[in-house]
Order: sequence, then C-alpha cells, then structure tokens
Amino acid sequence: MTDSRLNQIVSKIKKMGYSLTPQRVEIIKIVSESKSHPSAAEVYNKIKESYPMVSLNTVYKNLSMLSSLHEVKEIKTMQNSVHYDGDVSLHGHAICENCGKIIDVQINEPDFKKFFENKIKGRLTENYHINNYGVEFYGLCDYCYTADPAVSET
Amino acid sequence: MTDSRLNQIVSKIKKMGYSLTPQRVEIIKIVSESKSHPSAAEVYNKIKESYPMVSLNTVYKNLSMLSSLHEVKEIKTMQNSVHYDGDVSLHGHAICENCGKIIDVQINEPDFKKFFENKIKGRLTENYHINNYGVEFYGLCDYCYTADPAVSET
DNA sequence: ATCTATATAGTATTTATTATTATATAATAA
DNA sequence: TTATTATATAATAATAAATACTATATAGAT
Ligand SMILES: [Mn+2]
Ligand SMILES: [Mn+2]
Ligand SMILES: [Zn+2]
Ligand SMILES: [Zn+2]
Repeated sequence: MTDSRLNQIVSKIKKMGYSLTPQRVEIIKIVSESKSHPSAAEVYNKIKESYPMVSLNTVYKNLSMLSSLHEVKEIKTMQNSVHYDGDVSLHGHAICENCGKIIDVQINEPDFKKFFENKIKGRLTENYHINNYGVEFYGLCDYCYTADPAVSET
Repeated sequence: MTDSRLNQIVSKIKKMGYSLTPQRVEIIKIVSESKSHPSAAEVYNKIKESYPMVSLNTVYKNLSMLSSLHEVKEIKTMQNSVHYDGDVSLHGHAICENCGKIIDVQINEPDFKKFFENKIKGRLTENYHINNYGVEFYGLCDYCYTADPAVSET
C-alpha cells in the first residue's frame, strides 16, 4: 500500500482516539495490500506469519473498527462469512456462487454515481438516509464453470 | 399471493420431482406474501401459528430449496443472517445499517438491465459467467436516523 | 518513570446454519 | 383402497463464524 494511504488511515485512527499497535498496523497493511478480499480467518492466518501470538479476536475487533471508520468494506457472500476489502473506492464485485471467489468490477465512477443517484430518487417507499451503495454480479468463476459440470447447469 | 404465482411454483416443484407438503406450501405462501424480507427464524415463527410442530430445519431446507429453484432470493445483511425475498423480480434493496430493516427499491427494469450489461462488458479481469446481479443501498432507516443520534453521526 | 486507559491473548459463549436419524407422509402403482 | 417406496419432517446433535469475558500487556500521556 502507498505511504499516503497508510498515513491517511493512521491519522484517522489517532484523531478518533484509538491507539496504534503493531498488530493493528499489520492488519491494515494485510487487508489493504490483498487483492483477494480475505475473510477474518484468512487475515488471521496471514498476520500469524509476523505475529504468531495474535488472537483471532484481535483480528475481528480491528477489522470491524476499520469498517466503522469506513477504511475497509465488508462483503457478504454465500457460504455465510464476511469478507473484507481494503479498496474502499467505488467498485463492484463479481462473486462465484460455487467457491465464493470475489473479483473486482471496475466501473466508471461518475457514471456509476449518476446512475445510482438518479435511480434512487423518488423510488424509496420510506425515508431512508442512504450513504453508500454497492453492486454485485453473481455467477461462476471460470474454474468452477469448467471444472464442475454439476454446478454449471441451471 | 396470486393463484397463478402459487401454481407456477407448485408446478416447478413437481417437475423437479419434489413432493408437495402442507408445510412446504405454507412456507411458500409466507415468504411470498411477506413484504418484510424475513429471516429463516421469522418464517419459522410465522409458520408455527398454523403448524406448531414444524421444525426450524424444515424451514431452512425449504427456503434453500426454493432458492435453488430461483423462486426466492437470498439477501445478506449486516448482523450476519440471511433474509429471504419472495419477490424474485429485478429490484434493489435499501438496508438499514443499524437495525437491518430492508425495503425494496423499484428500478425501471430495462434501464437496470441495460446499465448492468453495458457496465460488466470488458470490465472483468477474469472470465466469470454471470447469471444474476443485485444492488444494495446502505444507510439508516428513518426510525434509526431520528431515534438514535449516536448511529447517525459519520 | 509512572500512570491510566485501551488493546491484546486466551478462553468461553452465543447464534445461525447444517448434519444426522428415526418416523411420518406424499406420490405412485397394484 | 391398500401397499410400496422414496422423500419430507421433527427432534436433536454438531459445526463454524462471530462475539463476550477477563486478566495481562502496552500505547500514549504526564
Ligand atoms: Mn474489491
Ligand atoms: Mn425485495
Ligand atoms: Zn468458483
Ligand atoms: Zn433502522
């Protein structure tokens, strides 16, 4: 991850009165550098390489804290577990319904924003206060599509 | 729910070789008539009114079977539980990040399809086989926005 | 260097979901 | 209608993700 991105997160953490621990910094780096949208368990396995005594609880606490600061995004998948995305820029996800693999779908940001803001206007039956939106594409990754004929039939 | 919608689901169930039980029919009716996007536990509480001996397992099995037949849609929310939508037509959801309440966002279908199909073209870094897509709007419902000042600050 | 509040590690608990198994029942055919 | 058979159900046990608890450690401040 870039230094400026790390500094940005660090200063937000300090501004909010949280303290900076080595585990916390490492979790930020792992989730920000990963392109695989890892689960908490996967972040835990990764951080154990540098901090063997870290607890899973610490990973969960830090990921949900970063999420509350909007510095990571949570992604819900089938196989009910939460995955984390260190890329908080506006983009979509394609999710494999068989193995859960998540890849990014880059979408032209102004188009995306315009579409959503136009679409939501006057279409809510209740007065919701929207501050974020997301889009997911569901299907099969190429591996699952070719490897397992059973799952590719509809 | 309309008779024709029920018949449509019933005939698909028969065509796929599944049998028709009173519990199954009642679950279909409950999830199809509900506008609240209930969880499995909520469907369970509802069906107990008419079938007090029903088991939660039966509810789960039927909901996931209906999902595999594409006659209900699954919605993942925060507070890690799955919710079910008997309206399988193309529409979005606005989800309250505080209480989990889900409401529909009706979007002009041709627009929606066109946008998504245009956007996905050539933008996937891998060869995914997409067969479905969804959009969610995250924020606060009016109740949570006004009632709990703590959650409405960003 | 000391103090204090927060973070962490280790463990226990909760909760949603799935698996197991014996019984009941829907579908089919005699 | 009755008998047969395969699937569905109810009841229970097991799994796995996430959260709660608590004593110790440590970051940040004095
Ligand atoms: Mn992403
Ligand atoms: Mn809906
Ligand atoms: Zn896959
Ligand atoms: Zn709410």
